[in-house]
Amino acid sequence: MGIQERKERERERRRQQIMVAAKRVFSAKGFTKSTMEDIAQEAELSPGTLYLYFKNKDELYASLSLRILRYLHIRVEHVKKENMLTSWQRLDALKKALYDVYEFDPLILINMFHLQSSETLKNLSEDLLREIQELSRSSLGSMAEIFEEGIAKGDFIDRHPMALSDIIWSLFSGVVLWEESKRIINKDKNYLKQTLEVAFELFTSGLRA
Amino acid sequence: MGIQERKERERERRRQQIMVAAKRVFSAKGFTKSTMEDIAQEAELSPGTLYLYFKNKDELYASLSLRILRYLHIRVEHVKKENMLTSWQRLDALKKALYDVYEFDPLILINMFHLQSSETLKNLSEDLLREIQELSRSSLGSMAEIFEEGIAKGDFIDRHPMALSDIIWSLFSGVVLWEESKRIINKDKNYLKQTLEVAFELFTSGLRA
Amino acid sequence: MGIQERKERERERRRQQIMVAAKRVFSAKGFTKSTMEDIAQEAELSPGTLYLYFKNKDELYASLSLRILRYLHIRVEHVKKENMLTSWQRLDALKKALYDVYEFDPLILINMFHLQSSETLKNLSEDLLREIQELSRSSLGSMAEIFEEGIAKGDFIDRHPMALSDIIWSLFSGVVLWEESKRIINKDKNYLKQTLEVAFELFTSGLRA
Amino acid sequence: MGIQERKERERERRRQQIMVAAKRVFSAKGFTKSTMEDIAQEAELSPGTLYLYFKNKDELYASLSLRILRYLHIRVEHVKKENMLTSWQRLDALKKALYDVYEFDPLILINMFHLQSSETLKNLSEDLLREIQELSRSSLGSMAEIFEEGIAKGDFIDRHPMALSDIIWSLFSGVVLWEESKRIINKDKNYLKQTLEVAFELFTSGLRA
DNA sequence: GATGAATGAGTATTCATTCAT
DNA sequence: TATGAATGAATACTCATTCAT
Repeated sequence: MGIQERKERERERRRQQIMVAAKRVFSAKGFTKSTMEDIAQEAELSPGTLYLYFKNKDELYASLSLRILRYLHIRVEHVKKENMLTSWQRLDALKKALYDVYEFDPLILINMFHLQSSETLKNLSEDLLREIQELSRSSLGSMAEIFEEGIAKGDFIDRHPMALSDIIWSLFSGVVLWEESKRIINKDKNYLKQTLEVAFELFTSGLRA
Repeated sequence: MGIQERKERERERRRQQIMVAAKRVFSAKGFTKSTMEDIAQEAELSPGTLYLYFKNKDELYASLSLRILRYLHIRVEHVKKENMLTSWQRLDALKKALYDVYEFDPLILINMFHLQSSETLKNLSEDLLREIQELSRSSLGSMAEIFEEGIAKGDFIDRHPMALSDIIWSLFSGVVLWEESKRIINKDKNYLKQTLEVAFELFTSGLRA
Repeated sequence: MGIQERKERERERRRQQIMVAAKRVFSAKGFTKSTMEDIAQEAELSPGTLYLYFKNKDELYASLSLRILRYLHIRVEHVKKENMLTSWQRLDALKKALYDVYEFDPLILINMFHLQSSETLKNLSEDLLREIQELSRSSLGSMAEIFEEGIAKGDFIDRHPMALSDIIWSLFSGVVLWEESKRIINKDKNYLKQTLEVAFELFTSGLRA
Repeated sequence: MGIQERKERERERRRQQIMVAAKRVFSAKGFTKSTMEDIAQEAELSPGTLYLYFKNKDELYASLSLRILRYLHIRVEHVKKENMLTSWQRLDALKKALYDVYEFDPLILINMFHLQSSETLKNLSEDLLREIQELSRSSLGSMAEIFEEGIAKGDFIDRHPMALSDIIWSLFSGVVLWEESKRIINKDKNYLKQTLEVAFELFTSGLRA
């Protein structure tokens, strides 16, 4: 391992250290109430150091979303490549993948919608923004392909495949957001798993040819 | 009409005037970027006056969510009371109601998820918080009843009726959020109506007994 | 006096109050070392209030230069209009005017050269910048006219009149800057008056036709 | 050459390398906007290294002024020693020397007035401050001697020789500062050379016995 | 000597909220 | 009631300087 590479690795470790702290703080307080000072303290670093690794608060925040998008991408790609499975098995695998994405980082998924604010987007670097767009585009695309192939094989009803991938993603996001929201506002128990189960069941039964 | 009542009416008119202005400003800039000064200007009032009608910024914001929740409540109650319709016709009416809620205030629906932040909730008065909780609980309850009756009549498959109302609401919210998000991030066209159509179709076909 | 006018007057009084404090602080510590907090304290106001009257630190600073430029302008215009005087008497009056400008605000003259920084200029509002440019252009122009008339009457040697006004101004500024600088660095006594006297004498004797 | 001396030489080379970089950066951005990081990058060194050669930013900055003061000193001393020249020829030589000083480092001359700030002076080491004071005192002294000898020979009118050297230096500085300032604020062309010419002509003609 | 990662004190600016009129 | 001037706490970000390697 060259000295260059060792340094790069060290740098990446620091980035992770900061992101882990940021995730904790953002999850606990939300974006606005979290200060860079808070995050620095959680990471046991000084505020200035954060800026050696992230351009600004928005970019640090967005990097967290990037993480989960990367995970989503990997999982979805993997499902897409499983040629040996039947269409229904793949749909099942997709469902499982989405659930794992949620478990990977339950709160960040909620926060990802912050990213929408055009004010926030302005503060992101070209590269970061492009990667975010690319990953979400690509993941959705792969989901769409899973449906397309199912339709081509005559396993699924054709209901405009592009929309199907959007719907499964929004169904998933919507249920997660809604259950979290109930949990916070009403202090209800969290029925997420159960609700997701029914939701997916409904969704898939509607596809049956 | 007594003098007391006239005053009360006048007061309510002012509240509405402020809320209309607030909605415009929040919709244009989002919660954080909107200042009380902005809203006062839009309402052609002074900043101080806003505080005669709303305890603080969070409460003014939450009042807007209350407005749409009230509208949702009225519409859903109305659907519930339509005893003459078949289960499928009522489901259709519910779908239409939800779409109207979206049109009533497209952006506020998105913003309603702000309310989740426990930091925000702390700043709300008891009464306001209770009404918000009551309205959402009640609206969901009514939706659930629609499904229950459909199941009782043997028109719908039983898939745990409480979850069904949650699912239709999260499906709806999820699609709206997701389409808005695509529109902002990727500058795509807005396929909301089309996607919603397919989503509801999938959802309902999964219910067919 | 209308209510509008009274308010305007009150506002102007506040601006002056802040400028007086700012002058004291900037003079004592220089631009960079002076904080808005310092100035607010000196003015017995809160930091936020400063921003109700001045867009930012640079603009507050520049406003001080504006003050002396206005005074310079008034004095020079007055000299220009004195038709009854001989060319030499007017030159004398000009010399006295410049000295009074110095006494009006000895330290700000030094600071005025800060204004040059293009970084500073970027932060100034259009109007302020224009007025500064206009006043300095106009004052120089009037000085030039004084020389032109002296040359036309055959009282002064023609040495390119535009440059003459520049020279008298730079001679004056240079002497002031240099004497202040000696005073600070060497803790010398201040020979300003004496040096200015000889400088003007040299300058004028070189003009004798 | 001993090993000690070689090291000393090497050390001096590094100092020069840093100063050249610093001059470039300060000239382009001004003192405040220039960062030690900028200068380090320009010098192709690390920030830490700068501190091995200069106590702090202020001292690095002051060292640049020292450089031009040394050059001024050499040039003026040389003029003083030219015994073969007439008083008027020496005055001419002095004029040329000053112009060369300007060309040696046009922008630093302007910045030299930063040095006045007593806050800056506090950060300088004893030695540096003393050398700066010594050089300026001595250069001015030599200029004064040139005038004294001219007066003694009956070539110049006696107008207090100490002040004469101050005046020629402030005339020069004032013109340079003023022309630069016009150039930046009004985006005028730069008439420096022409204005300097008239200024010196006026100055010297006032000396004619 | 040289490095450059880390520091953390320092500050301009914003804006929700108050309160004297 | 309504006003809007004044408040002052809060915070992202910078950068001169240090020090372990």
